[in-house]
Amino acid sequence: MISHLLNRKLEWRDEVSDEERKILNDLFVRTQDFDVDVDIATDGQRVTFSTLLLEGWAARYKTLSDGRRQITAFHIPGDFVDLHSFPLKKMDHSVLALTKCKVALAPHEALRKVSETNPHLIRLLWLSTLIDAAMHREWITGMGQRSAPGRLGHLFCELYLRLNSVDLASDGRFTFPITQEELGDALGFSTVHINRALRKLREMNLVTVSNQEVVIENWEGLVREADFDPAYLHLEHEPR
Amino acid sequence: MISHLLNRKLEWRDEVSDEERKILNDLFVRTQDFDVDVDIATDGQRVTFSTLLLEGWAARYKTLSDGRRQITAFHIPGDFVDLHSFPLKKMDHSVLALTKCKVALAPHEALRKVSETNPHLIRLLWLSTLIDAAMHREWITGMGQRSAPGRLGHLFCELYLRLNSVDLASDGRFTFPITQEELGDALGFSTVHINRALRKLREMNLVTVSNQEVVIENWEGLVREADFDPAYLHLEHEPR
DNA sequence: CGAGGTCTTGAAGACGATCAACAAACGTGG
DNA sequence: CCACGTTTGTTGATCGTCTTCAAGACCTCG
Repeated sequence: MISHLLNRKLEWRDEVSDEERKILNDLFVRTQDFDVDVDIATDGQRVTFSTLLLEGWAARYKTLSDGRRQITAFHIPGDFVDLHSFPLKKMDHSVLALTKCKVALAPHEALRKVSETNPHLIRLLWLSTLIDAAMHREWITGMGQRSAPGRLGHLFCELYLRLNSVDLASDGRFTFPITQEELGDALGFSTVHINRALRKLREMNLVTVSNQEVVIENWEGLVREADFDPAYLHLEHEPR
Repeated sequence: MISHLLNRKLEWRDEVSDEERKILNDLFVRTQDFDVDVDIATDGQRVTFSTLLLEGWAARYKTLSDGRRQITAFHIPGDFVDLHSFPLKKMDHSVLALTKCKVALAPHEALRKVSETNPHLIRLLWLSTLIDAAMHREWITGMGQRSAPGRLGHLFCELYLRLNSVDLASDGRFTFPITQEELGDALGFSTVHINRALRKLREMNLVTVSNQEVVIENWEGLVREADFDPAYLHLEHEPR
């Protein structure tokens, strides 16, 4: 089942029936592979498919007219990276493969059919775009109020829970194929400053990042330092 | 018709039939008034109604454990300020009345019924939450990359188009009942710095803010300074 | 008219950017 | 499988943006 990780994500938030699982899986007509540093979707593009990330890491980003870019989200396997393009029709930002990626494609036409026949499932998909928005709000809060180590720490807390919820992290560790430049573009800092903030987190014995791996040494301490409250991830089982 | 401004907003993006207009209007069971500085909805709250702003300005905000707050969105009449609470169930941030506000309440139960009977309408409501998310991404981009005058300028451009789309702004002017402290909490600056950035915009003959009114003196210049591209507002008529 | 909130400006200092140089890791072809 | 070039990471020094603290002006509304 191709949509296994997506099911996993939705099941954290509500009951998903066998029939719904099947409908979800049948949404995807084919898979596609992307190399590192290739756009999975591009700003301004009119799209007719939405993309589920199966393997690899991706990022949403916007480019300013002078070429600087801002990463607005990191995506991991199981994320429906441009589900929002189904109602929006046109991309208002790009999605980039940060590593080699494998994705599955769901035609908007098929999504429209689901919206006409399975209201509960469409509410769950709506929900998943709303959780993306909640992560955006948390991101804004971090950029407005948190220091560099706080922002990094918060990101690591969030990624740990998200990866853990699809069985891609445990014991406070996960692989992290993101460069310091990409971290800088995401959190609004220069690479130099990211480097120094990472050192600070290491010196505080909270997190160590090396060899493409994050090790959270002290979860409680990191949560305190980053002022992390997981409520916004809505990892709660509820009838939706 | 209570939902007149909401209709107006949706009609910018797609056809809305008379029947849909009626269904939309019937969603709302009653109105409610809020005084300045009162929460319309509160973080952590389990809600069973969603709130349409009819009159006044509101803001979404998150509070950190040390009391600092970050405003993540400004809301104007016609905005469905916590439609997202329908699938989310629980608020992950608060909504504050920045002026006296009048709102209309839509029970989640009624929204659920619409989702079962009118897929097109629910796609339009989904769309409106996705545009909120698009504004969040633009906000993140500003906080990561734009200077203080750029961020302010971008906000004024966005608000002008949004207000204009519900007939609350024209000729480059609109009433703006927001204090510099609130602007600071929104854009991630101190009030002192907001004040200086506003002066700079005035000295550049781009925008003047006084007496609770914004006057955009030079739209083209402001768009250039703020690197504003309205695509993310999706003010385009499309079958959704 | 008076009091509290809001705006404005100055001065000092912290945080983060930029520039620069070098070290380490990675990957690609010979 | 090693050599070499490129990308990524690390550290220091200098500079600019934004914060904080402080004080006074303005304005609004009971």
